[in-house]
Amino acid sequence: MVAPRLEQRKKLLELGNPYPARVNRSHTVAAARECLIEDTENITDTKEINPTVSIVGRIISVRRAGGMIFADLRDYSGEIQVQFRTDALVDFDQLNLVAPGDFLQVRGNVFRTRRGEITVGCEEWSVITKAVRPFPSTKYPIVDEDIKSRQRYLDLMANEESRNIAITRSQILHEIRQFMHHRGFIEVETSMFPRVAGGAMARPFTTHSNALNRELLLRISLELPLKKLLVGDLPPVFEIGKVFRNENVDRDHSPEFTMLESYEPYTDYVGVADMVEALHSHLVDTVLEGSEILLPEILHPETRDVIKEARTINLAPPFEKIKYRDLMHKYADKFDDRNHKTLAELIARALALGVRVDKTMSRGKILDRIFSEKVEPLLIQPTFVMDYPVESTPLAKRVPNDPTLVERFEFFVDGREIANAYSELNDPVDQRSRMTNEEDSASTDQEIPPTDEDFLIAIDHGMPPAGGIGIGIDRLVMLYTAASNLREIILFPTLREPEK
RNA sequence: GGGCCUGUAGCUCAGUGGUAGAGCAAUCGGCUUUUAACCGAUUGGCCGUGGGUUCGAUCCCCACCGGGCCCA
Repeated sequence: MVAPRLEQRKKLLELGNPYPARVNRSHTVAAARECLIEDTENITDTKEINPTVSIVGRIISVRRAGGMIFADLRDYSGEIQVQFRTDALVDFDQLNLVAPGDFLQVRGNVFRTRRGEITVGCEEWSVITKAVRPFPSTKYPIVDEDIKSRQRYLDLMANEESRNIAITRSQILHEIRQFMHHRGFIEVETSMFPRVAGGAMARPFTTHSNALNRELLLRISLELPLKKLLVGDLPPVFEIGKVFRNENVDRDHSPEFTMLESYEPYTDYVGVADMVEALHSHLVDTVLEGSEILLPEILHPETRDVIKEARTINLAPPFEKIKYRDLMHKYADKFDDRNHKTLAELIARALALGVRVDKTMSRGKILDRIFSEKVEPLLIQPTFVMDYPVESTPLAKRVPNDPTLVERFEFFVDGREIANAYSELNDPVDQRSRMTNEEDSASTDQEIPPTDEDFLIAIDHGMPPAGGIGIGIDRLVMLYTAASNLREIILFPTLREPEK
């Protein structure tokens, strides 16, 4: 804390309460700006032209001009200038106890200064919150990524852009919920502590319950409990919630992230793709102005080389649909998974392509690695990649005329996976076989979840044909806000322990 | 996990093998229409930590600890 500010706080306490529980506000700052009458032709009463308002907000800058002080006051609706005059205020000298960062309540009339700035001429003021640490400079804003992420409030205080990202994220979540409810889905919440961390390939976090006296796992996906709800004959369901994956942290990966998953009975993955298009159409209409997003080029900080060129993404559907095997053939040196029957052959081929893999990896994971490195970065415009090899997932139905493929699509934009969808497998016998086979063939791979017997029993009772999808909300927000790092759109990212 | 960069005042950044610099912020003073206000003064630093080379290290070398970026 800063000694002079603590001294100011002390003096303010002697004069009154600088932390009142209630304030008197007649207008938000934005509303105060609007109530100035601009067309004064037929009005003679200055009270009507210059209405009196009572506003509250944080002082973000101060300019002294002799017996007069101009300050900018900001609330969540906007900013407005306030004028304090020594000849109008008996307590003018007490303004020495006020500094940028403090919150004030100001009553006065709205007018325009000679320079044309809409201003509240203060008649009465009081401190409603005294800050004892400094307000960050807006002239030389904090650029230290560490401070920006760990003390997000300073970043938000100083940078309007950061505030806008937080607001846009909320809008996106709101519009997604509107869209899903409108489509007949109900929102549910399932447990963060599954018996088995399944539904995806990733290592889970563990924690401990004292009451139950056992280790708990944190979920890595929402898929299995939501499918159990379809067995329970609920209407179409969706859940928006955090999932946790104990893996690397980089610009596209966070150990905790927000997923939307939805499961709709009586449709398939094509129906789900239609829904993805409709969702983007809705988001484009409600969140964006126009359907195009300009993503800025990314430069290497030292060499100034262009790592990624500036690109314009068009989010207006329809989006292209391309088959998985066609893409692999085209971009991974005519790769075809059917030509590599054994794991050893597949590993050899991956290494020949320059993709790092090892013997502990399952077949599905190696295929995923090759695709990730050779194809994904090239999928800039919104693209559905259709029909994956059956090894890629145990949870999707096989393509009717080709049992080596499953009805799965992933949705890519700007080289990033945004969504993953299946025609959900509901044959209990095939499901059991696919889950247990996967476990057997690669028992050394720590990312393969153990068999979830509860889930298999549920499917035995009959799950209706359904289309399901998981959408990475953080990556979606990155896209719609043109952010280049997950940390920009996650308010409190998980970081290393700070130095003491 | 590997490579490159980086750590200097509250913030943003300069700088040099020989007593440490600017702008902003802060403090004091001036100014009654300012708005990145302005003018004058003052304050502020274990130059990330530990070791080494040297008469002397913030600077050169090594290790460690933060942070960033790229690759895996």
